[in-house]
Amino acid sequence: MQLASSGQNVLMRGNHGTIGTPLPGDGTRVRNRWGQGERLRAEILAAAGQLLGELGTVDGLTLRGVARRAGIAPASIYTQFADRGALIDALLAYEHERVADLMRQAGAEEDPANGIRSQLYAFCRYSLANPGHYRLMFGPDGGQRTSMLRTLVERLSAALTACESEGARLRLPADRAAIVLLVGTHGRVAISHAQPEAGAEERVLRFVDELVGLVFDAP
Amino acid sequence: MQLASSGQNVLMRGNHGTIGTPLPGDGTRVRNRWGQGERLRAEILAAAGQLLGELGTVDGLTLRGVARRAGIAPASIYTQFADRGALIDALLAYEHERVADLMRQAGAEEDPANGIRSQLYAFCRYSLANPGHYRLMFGPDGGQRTSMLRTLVERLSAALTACESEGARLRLPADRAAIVLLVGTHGRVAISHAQPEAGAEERVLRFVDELVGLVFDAP
DNA sequence: TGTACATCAGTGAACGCGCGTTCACTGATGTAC
DNA sequence: TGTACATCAGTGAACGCGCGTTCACTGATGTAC
Repeated sequence: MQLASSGQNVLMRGNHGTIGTPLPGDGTRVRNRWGQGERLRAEILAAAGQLLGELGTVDGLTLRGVARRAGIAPASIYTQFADRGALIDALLAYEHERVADLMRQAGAEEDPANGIRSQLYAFCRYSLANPGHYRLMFGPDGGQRTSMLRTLVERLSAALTACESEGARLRLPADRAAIVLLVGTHGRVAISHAQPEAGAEERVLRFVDELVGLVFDAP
Repeated sequence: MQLASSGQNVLMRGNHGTIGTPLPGDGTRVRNRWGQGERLRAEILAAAGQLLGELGTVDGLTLRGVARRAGIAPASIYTQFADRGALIDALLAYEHERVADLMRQAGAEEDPANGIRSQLYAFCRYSLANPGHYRLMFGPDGGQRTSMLRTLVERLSAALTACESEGARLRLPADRAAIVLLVGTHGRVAISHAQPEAGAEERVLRFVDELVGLVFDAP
């Protein structure tokens, strides 16, 4: 696809004339030591992650672009990944792990009621900071094989049940409330991605507060 | 971009070997009459709309594919549109109009309280039936110039205020309630797109019911 | 210690592809006289 | 009525591009003896 003057061109998403321009500071790469060839794998994934963050979409994430960013030859990617699909799958798996960890940490250190808000906050912060990764996971065709969102819903549902057993009252069954919370948050984040806004984080977190307030019975 | 064996290939979204295969029944096209050249414009938009529906994303919607589907030469598109971007903009404008009309119709024929549910239902039905168009409008970079969603929120907010003046009680200010409703619905639809499910419409409408129930004070 | 060889990390150049876009054109349909 | 010409709808072939992928290779680092 050509880099034409069309504002809608697939490849013009970022603000870069050429995709995968080496970052300043990248001089000439030093080849890895004997037996450490798989280090290249991590370097490639890191480069792909950077580019995905800049592009905002997995379309337009090209092997040649990743190679440029990593400072290697396009052919070198094939020493670590079978093809483009395998690289993207690896990226997906890595980010899955990361967001689940962030939410786990956020939810662990508080009492159940605050834990819910904290988990949702963590989810929002990750999503706002990483639109490309977020869409890869939850966007169209992204999570088709891993039911990531289902896992998150189940964990949140358990946390809500814990709240109930501590005396809080919900206006929906715990599992439905969990869906409302996550789906609503997901929608808010998606909108913020679609139409970038000033003070996005603050606004999104406020929305989450309102959502949580709706789900619990008023004091 | 090559049609390779990668499952993640940008161009492999649909179930078509080649994008824009002429639909069965498309024989040889008859050229428009004198003075009716702009008819081609509608044919091109129709073909683009079909393809967008099948592909689910605007990436991969190529001029060559549209030309194939419309049964014309790629160069002919340039008699009606300046470039690919202009074609996509025209598609966007057309669908904007369409979804707004659907919601207007749905909301008009009932009392305010039911009108809200009906508007949201209409929004859901359109969105579920047209994922590609929906994403073009509300997805990343889609509505960057037109604040479509804002318009919808304002209209819904007005309807909610009407409900209040008829005695209904909201648990949030009308404008915030409108946001919760539309954003939540948006999120639910996006998830249904990401992970197609059996009985999607029924589930999504149920979610909308719950959302509406949360926003109004219990009877 | 030296030397022949194996193994490793990574590459340069080429392939065929579909893309957006351009440009000189074709042939049918209208108008002037 | 006929004929020359203008205007219209639409095209065929070519352009240069970036892409994913392949394949024979290079040169550094290790091992065997």
